[in-house]
Amino acid sequence: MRGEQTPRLREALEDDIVAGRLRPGQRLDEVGLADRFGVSRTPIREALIQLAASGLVEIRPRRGAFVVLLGPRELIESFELMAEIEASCARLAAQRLGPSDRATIAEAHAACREAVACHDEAAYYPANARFHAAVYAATGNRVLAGEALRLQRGLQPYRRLQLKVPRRMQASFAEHEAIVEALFAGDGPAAAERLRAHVLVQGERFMTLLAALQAEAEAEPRAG
Amino acid sequence: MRGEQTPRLREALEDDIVAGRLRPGQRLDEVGLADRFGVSRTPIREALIQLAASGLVEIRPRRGAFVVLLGPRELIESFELMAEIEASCARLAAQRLGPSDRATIAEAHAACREAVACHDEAAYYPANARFHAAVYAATGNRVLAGEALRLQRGLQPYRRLQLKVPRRMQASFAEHEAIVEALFAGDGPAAAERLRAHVLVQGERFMTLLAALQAEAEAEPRAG
DNA sequence: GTCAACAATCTTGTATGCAAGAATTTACGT
DNA sequence: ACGTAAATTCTTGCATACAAGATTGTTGAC
Repeated sequence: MRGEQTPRLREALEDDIVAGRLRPGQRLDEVGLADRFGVSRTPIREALIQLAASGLVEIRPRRGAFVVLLGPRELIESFELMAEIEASCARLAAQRLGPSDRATIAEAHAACREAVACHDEAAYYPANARFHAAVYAATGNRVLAGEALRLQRGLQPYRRLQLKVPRRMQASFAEHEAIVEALFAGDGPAAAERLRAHVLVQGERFMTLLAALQAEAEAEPRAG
Repeated sequence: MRGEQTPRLREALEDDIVAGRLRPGQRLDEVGLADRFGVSRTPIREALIQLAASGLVEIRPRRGAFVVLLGPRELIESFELMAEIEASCARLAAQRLGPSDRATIAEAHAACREAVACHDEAAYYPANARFHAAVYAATGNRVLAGEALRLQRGLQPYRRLQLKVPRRMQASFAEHEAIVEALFAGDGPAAAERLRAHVLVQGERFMTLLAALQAEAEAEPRAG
């Protein structure tokens, strides 16, 4: 039971943030978390520092830790970065794709198809993440794949909102299909361009949704 | 004097690692560092955690912290990631380049030219870093630029060896010239391809050097 | 002489204590 | 009644304390 607190806490907090149980902007009180997890402040602090480094938490000196709340500009920029990284992954994956990578991608893609057929957005969400992760892994570059995964996790709290956009799931799957086609044909440039567009359009649709939500919030303001 | 220890320590250790005063693979003893900096272990630990997150340090549970020593495979993969990120920066920068970005890039490029003219490798090193950073900034995407800077810092301990490759400085500057030309012409794809090649060739030449050094070390082994 | 097991030591991981800055509340003046 | 300032309270940042795993050295047996 010794020497395993900090990683456990980091994972627990990470799950809470990514799953939306801890909302962007929310303050993370050290003693509160320490009480809740039954540990002292020390491993909590260390977990928060790690989360801050991975971009999920922001630590303001002497003010405390907060779940990162990306502003509109940072969100656009983050999606653009994600689009560039994923485009690179697609290009390299198309060149290097091995049989087992093919299988993993095909499997994740099938899971997405299944979720679309069932109109099951709750299932599409993780299947989609797996599909993208399979493309990262297919680059054969673990450093690149790790970076892509880290960025994906950082954006997850925001992506979840975006699935509420009508018919987004179907559109997303259709884009996946085109991406898989280019990947399996070994067409790096096409795969890169399609994946870049896929991520960018996610960002754009998300921003549209965000703008609508903000307009709504300003029209009907209430204390939080 | 309060609330400033951890950032100070992080920067000091980061400088030591990047400048090569702390060698890759070296162990970082918490009490030793605490004594050296005149603080307790707590801020040292927090600084080490941050450095581990930024990729400069590796913390092995219950074993201690070590300056990261990238293996050949990880080095190749890291340079490939860097090449992809920089290529994206170049393409976006060529599209969005503002007058002040132009000036900053031209200035850094001139500093590189000066260093080449003087055969001053010690001056070329930071000027080169500034040149690349100027390209990142010219994307107008701060998230992307920040990521590129972080990766650049992580590879710096390894790059420094590489400048020992004969005539590398002149070759590097010639490549910069072609990159600037494409950037200032607004030719995104050309700028991206040239910068990608520029970084990849750095990685390849570095790997060649590394292989030579390792062969040397194995031929003439001695205790460390 | 070498290898293995045990003991002493060292180092990390976590808990706790304390001081200084931030936030909040209260009291006072206008 | 409202704004400002002082005081109280709360929270973080760092120091110190302690326990458990890792490392190292020693001793014993084969």
